[in-house]
Amino acid sequence: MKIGDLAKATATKVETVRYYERIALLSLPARTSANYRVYGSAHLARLSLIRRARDLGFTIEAVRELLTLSDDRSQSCQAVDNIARVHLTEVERKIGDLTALRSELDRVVGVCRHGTVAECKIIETLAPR
Amino acid sequence: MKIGDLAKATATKVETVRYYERIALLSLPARTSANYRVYGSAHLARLSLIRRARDLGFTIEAVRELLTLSDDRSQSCQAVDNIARVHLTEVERKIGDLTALRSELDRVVGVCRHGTVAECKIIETLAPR
DNA sequence: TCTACACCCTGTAGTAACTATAGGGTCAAG
DNA sequence: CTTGACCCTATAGTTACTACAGGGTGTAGA
Repeated sequence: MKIGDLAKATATKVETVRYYERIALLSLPARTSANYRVYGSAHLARLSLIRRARDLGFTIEAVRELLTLSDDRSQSCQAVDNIARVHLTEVERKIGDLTALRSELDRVVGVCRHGTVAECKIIETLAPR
Repeated sequence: MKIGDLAKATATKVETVRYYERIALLSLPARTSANYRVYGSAHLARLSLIRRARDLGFTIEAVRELLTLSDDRSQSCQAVDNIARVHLTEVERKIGDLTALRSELDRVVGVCRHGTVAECKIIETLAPR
């Protein structure tokens, strides 16, 4: 398959596939005589895993670790689990932060009386205390 | 006050203050004979508002709008309220996304049996279906 | 007076993870 | 034979800073 097919099959942009190749997340594919990239099922599987992990919010470097681990099939699953757990903790922290933020924003939009900016409670709320 | 004092007073890095000046979020300050920046209370108030809005997750461009609006004190507060409401919606969407993500990650870390990677359920879960 | 040190300056490049553009080449259909 | 959809490389842009490199300034202590 050509790069466009691979991209479509994994809901990725063509530029992103080339980007992953550049940062060595995907290995160099074969080329046609016209210098077009040609991919097989191994590339498809690897890119699918990358995209799924990225969708789950893993960073590129975490994905790289995950791939390295999954390439050495005799390694302990513990390391994989650790990466996932660290990421989960991170996601939970972000949820906490955003929830606190939402309360503050709720308060901010709640005070608007739609007068002029001179008496705007939002600006006042944002301004230094 | 000098740039270091202003930075300290607003919990900002010196480089960030200069960055805000470069993107015209902060106006050009006076200079000493040695070419050091000198700030007054107006700069302090403005930077405080910028930092608070940034802490609340407003983008630089949203902050710029907020500042433009707050500079024209006869304008309607409605526009300010709109910016805050749009941002609140955005925050709520992010919380929703992250919460869904957490459920999936919970499921992922739950399946690990700590065997070898060859039988790693996490990698299987991430792999293409 | 010397000198160490913390501060200040400009300008540029680096970060994450892509995305977009310029300026070209290839291939199949009509 | 030309149109359009694809492919190629290389480079720059995005967001919001952060981090140098390579200098100058100001002050406190020996």
